Amino acid sequence: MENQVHFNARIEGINYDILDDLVGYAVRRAQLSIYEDFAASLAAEDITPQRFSSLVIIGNNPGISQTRLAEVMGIARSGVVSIIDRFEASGLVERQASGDRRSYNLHLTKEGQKQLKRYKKAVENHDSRISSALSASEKQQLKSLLRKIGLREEDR
Amino acid sequence: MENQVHFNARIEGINYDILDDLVGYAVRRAQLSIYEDFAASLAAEDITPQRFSSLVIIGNNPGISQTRLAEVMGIARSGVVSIIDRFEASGLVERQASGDRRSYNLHLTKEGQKQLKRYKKAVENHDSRISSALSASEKQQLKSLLRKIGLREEDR
DNA sequence: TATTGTTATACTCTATAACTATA
DNA sequence: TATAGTTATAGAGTATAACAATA
Repeated sequence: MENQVHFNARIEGINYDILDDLVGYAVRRAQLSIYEDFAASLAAEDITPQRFSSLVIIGNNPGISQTRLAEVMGIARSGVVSIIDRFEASGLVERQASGDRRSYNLHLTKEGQKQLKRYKKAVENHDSRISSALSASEKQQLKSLLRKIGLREEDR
Repeated sequence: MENQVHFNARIEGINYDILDDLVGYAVRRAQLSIYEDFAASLAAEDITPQRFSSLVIIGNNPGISQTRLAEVMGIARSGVVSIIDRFEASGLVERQASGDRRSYNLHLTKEGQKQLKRYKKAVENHDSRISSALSASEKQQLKSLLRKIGLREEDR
């Protein structure tokens, strides 16, 4: 057996130089430790941040098409195919016929709604845990600052 | 030709439900748009956030071993091998003999130092661009809040 | 002609585990 | 026995491009 891989934001005795000044690196670091906790928290479930987001989007935007979902997730349409194939196989999502016979309307099944409820609780717990060093107002502030990232002139 | 994949943080008319409340999702979103800008900014160079970080760490911690670098980066030792192989092939990093003949001391070459300087400028520009909607103090605040993420009781 | 979903394919990243040489 | 680096291998995730059916 080999040693486990684990991301530790800060290693004693290492000079991080410019990395400490970069907003991008701080975000990346945070993201890695969040992902690690997410994976550990939901190891028992067949879910990832990506798949969880898809399920939430489908659940709250019933009838959405695969192309639109791809656009929301920022991934290629081909990627959505495998995500939905998987959900369909596990009975969480249905491809329903739409007026346009080229496309499907995506819907959660009863089982999908039930599972999503469970996942949401687990994800909420995970999110509280990783942000437990922040007060409610700090969390709000953090989210608001993060939303300003990547905004271009014309978006402000 | 197909349509380009692009992550748009917020799509008109979509209900994001719980995703809007999660700190983790906000971080993920920000990370995606940062990564996209990084890739676009440094497309001409053979560099990624991961490789850039490695170079900075080696440059500022000369003589570091591959195992230690793996630990700092939070990746497997096998991953470091290919990163260093690549840098060695392009003449940016050298594996130097250490006292312990099982391990190497990693160093930047002259060329590596020169390139790192260039990369740093490009990355600084990129970082300013993605955070240009934030004031200096907001940037500082954001970094400070991000550093609190994932902290456990005993680390505070 | 353009669009939707699909498939084929390939590339990157990363992990695990076994190996070797050294300690 | 343990450690550093290496190799082989495999699994995600994602992209591009071409295709069939439909608009």
